[in-house]
Amino acid sequence: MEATVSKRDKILDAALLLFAERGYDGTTVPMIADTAEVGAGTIYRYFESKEVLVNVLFQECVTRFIGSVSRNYPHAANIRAQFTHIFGGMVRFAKDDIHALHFIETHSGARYLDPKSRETFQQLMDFLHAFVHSGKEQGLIRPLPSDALIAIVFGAFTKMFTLIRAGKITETPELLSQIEESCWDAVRVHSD
Amino acid sequence: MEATVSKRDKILDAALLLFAERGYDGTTVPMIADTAEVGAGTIYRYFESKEVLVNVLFQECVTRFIGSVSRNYPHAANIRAQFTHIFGGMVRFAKDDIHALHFIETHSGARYLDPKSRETFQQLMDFLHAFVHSGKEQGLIRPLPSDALIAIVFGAFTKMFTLIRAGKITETPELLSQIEESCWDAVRVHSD
DNA sequence: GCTACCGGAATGAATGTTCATTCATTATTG
DNA sequence: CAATAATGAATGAACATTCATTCCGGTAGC
Repeated sequence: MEATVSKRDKILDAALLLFAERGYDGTTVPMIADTAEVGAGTIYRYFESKEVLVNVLFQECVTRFIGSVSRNYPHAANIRAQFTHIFGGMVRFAKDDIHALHFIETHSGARYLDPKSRETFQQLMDFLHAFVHSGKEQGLIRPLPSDALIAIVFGAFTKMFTLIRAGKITETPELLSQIEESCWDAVRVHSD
Repeated sequence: MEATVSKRDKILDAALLLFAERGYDGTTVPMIADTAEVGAGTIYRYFESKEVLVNVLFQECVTRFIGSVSRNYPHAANIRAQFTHIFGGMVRFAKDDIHALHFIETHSGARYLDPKSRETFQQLMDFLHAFVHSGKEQGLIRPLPSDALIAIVFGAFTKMFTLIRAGKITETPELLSQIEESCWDAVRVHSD
């Protein structure tokens, strides 16, 4: 069913755009229907409720994000190369779908997320935790709580991409590489 | 009018708590009334509408934030000392009212903010811009777009305090000082 | 080859609920 | 006993969701 897949995707795309821009509570189902160019009732053929829709979307986005940062992960490489890989994955993910990262950031922790969504997000955190933990063991990453280190990099990165999304700054390879350096300097141990 | 001030404040406190936790769109006026322990109608004696309420609250919070970072600002000191001052101001502000920072972060840029709210927020950005600009001129802060540098520090800091707010990590003077160091390393120029 | 019919997909007006806001009434204060 | 403050039930608007109806692609019968 080609048309079916396409319609479901149009709904998910519209929901992602609107949730990212206005938030879940600020988005109405008729808005999603209009943006997706389907009838309001059609949405309920694919998703039980608005709440189920946001959960499916959240899980899809986070799963794609995990894929972006973990695919081809250089397990044997040194910590700096691993950091570059993760950072590169985040950039690829954010560029590929400019709204998804913002959607994840603004909706992780929301009260309407179901256990499966929370667990999916936890998987992402676990992956990042493992990286940070290994870096701390090698004495190359600061001995701060892993949560804090992840928050620093993730916070800096998402705020950055919000600026890019808003058109306030232009994303270039040089800029991204400098941002990466800046984030790395925030978490690494310094010798001087 | 002791009672009047007190009631207006109770409403603002309740709104801040709920907006920070559930967002503007996820918070209903009756919820605010319940939390503030006033009748729903009472809110409209002090604020024309829910939208006016969120704007007044936003402006108050941002103004207090500006005060926190700019009061006693050491204009003559070196850039590192100025950074410590700003960071300390942010910490004081966040500790003084654990919800205000999160409210500002999640609501700056919202569609219902009026021009005055936007302008107030811009004042905060202008202050931070001036600091970053001066640091870049001295060659002590990285030659990145100011917006990006502010995003890095602000993003890292707010995400960090979200963790503290959620009880995931415990805020201690040592931790805060290490976070400050980490943020500073993210924006400063390195010689090694 | 054409028509009549079938069943799932799509629809949007209708439904019941919840919301922001109002206002007639009650409580408080000076 | 005014005058002012506070209230919460009442109101109309907007919401999420439902469902009777329409649409459409395929196909069985002629």
